[in-house]
Amino acid sequence: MGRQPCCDRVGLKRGPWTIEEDHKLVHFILNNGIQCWRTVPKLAGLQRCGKSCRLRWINYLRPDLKRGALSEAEEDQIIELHARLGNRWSKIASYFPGRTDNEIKNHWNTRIKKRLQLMGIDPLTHQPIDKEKYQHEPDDKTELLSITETYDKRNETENFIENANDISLPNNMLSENINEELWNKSFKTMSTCYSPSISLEAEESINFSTTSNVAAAPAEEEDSVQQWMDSIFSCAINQLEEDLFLLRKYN
DNA sequence: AACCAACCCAACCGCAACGGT
DNA sequence: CACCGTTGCGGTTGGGTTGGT
Repeated sequence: MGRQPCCDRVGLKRGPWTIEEDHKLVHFILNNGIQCWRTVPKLAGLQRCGKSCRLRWINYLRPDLKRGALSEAEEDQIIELHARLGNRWSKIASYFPGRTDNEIKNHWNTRIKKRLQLMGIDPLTHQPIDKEKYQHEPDDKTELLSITETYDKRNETENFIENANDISLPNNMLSENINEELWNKSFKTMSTCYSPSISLEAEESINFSTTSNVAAAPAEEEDSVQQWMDSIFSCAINQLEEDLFLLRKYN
């Protein structure tokens, strides 16, 4: 018999988080930090399990989260990394400071997969799809353009909102008066806790003041910086190749 | 306006990995 | 080494949103 799930206790709340719960969790973590997730809900006065609190914090409330849609360059880098690493979302996410594995996974499943399929590329193998089995001809220009346009519009709107606020706090917390010193301190603490694969050197190079879009190099590999540069380089090459492909296709 | 289907993403689940004893 | 508690990860799902009819 397996281990008991952590959320089976009667009386624990599940489902979407309320603003009040978010506030409680954020204030508790910013003032006390995290020693043990299991104790967090109890001490913060939340009727949630620790696992749920951890997920909410990591995927939504973390101060160093980068809000807004992923850029085309980020998307291309995801494709490149996925080709190398497969479905290792947390590993892939470590290349995108401020992005969560969940966010990247969702983006892959809802957008990138389709984009690749439309281009005649198998999202699993990253190889061209067999012509006979290929359902969507890439000649379907309108379909491809409609996806791109929809995404661009959303991107524009989200970027506008993000710039207007000029802060990466969740929208429902913008008016909250949070202790600035604690907030800044938490950037350091949390980025260390939740980006374990980012080296200290790389971490120092990251501007956590909410506007950073610099990718960090993972620390495990000895030649991480070289790999990082390679990935950026190959990303640029991929983009170029893709643009050429589309140009040849539609002109 | 009402309905429906497709889409999107926050949240959940279960297992793996890790660390302490 | 075995056991146990905790955290991390990847797959999946449910419900809200959007777009089309």
